[in-house]
Amino acid sequence: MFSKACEYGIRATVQIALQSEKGLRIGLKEISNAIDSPEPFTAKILQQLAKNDIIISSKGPTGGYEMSSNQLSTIMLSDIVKTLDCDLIYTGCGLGLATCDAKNPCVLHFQFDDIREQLKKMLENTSIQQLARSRESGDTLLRL
Amino acid sequence: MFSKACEYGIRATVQIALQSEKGLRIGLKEISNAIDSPEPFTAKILQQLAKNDIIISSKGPTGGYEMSSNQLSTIMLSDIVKTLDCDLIYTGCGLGLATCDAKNPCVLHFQFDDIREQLKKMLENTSIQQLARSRESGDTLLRL
DNA sequence: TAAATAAAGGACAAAATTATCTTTTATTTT
DNA sequence: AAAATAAAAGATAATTTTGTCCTTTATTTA
Repeated sequence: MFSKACEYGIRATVQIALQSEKGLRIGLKEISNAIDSPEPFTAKILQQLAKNDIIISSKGPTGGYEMSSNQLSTIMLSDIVKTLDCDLIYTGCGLGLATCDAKNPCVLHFQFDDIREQLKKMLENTSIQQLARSRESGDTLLRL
Repeated sequence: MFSKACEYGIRATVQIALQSEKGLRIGLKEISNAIDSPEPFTAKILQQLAKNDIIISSKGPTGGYEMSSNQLSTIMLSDIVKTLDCDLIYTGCGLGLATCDAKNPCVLHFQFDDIREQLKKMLENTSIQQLARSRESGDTLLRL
């Protein structure tokens, strides 16, 4: 459903949020290890997230990535999806038609409408912080 | 969400169903024109569908593609999805983890469960025939 | 039986995605 | 100011997906 970049991006952001809640920064190596992703590719993805103000990056010997408390409390899954993929996954036509709406519906339009709406709601209402907390409590995982 | 191959495959199958309900076969050229897809690629996709008994193909001057009445009444969207993509879209982990289930859930597992279940239900319960009929009635489209 | 037709099959190309590697830039520490 | 560190940026490579082209096979028709 999501691109590999987006999957890694979500997982990395949750890992960064985990550390940020403890007041710590976390570097690339540790992130990619924690989420089991290729380092250089993950670096690219994190650059995009930083550029779009989803995370904060710092260079230098005490550098790394973190999230501000404002970011922690406001960033939703949809923010990451929009940055790394695009929102077509929950706004676009299930059959790839460029123009598909209630006025000109594709054959799958009505079947997909509900699912798309639910996906949209989930993405827009699931915060990185709550995902970090479920990870923190040990209830969920970021890697195998 | 679906691959281009799967999108074309669904649209093509609906178009074939439309013709089959009128007792007609339809050739590749007409199909790809009706759904606005690249002919040679569509041919490849139709080959796969025929190989998996979703449609029937015939060579020769009166050849083309069709669906039997049994196929018309039994083929579901999920059959096409399973053939052309795989069912990971509604059985797999939202974050791409190879092992993610209720025992070892990823951070997104519980958010996705409902959506995945709905998607599964929709795909397994939407028949090609009903999609063809909504197209026939002019309520929906297969192309722009 | 030959010709025509349309699908099947295989090879190849282009584009996109995933991933790797190298260099540059910014920051801290000594 | 130099050295070390870590991110940013850019280039390149590998893989996958999408798409194109050519040949072969199977069937019908005259």
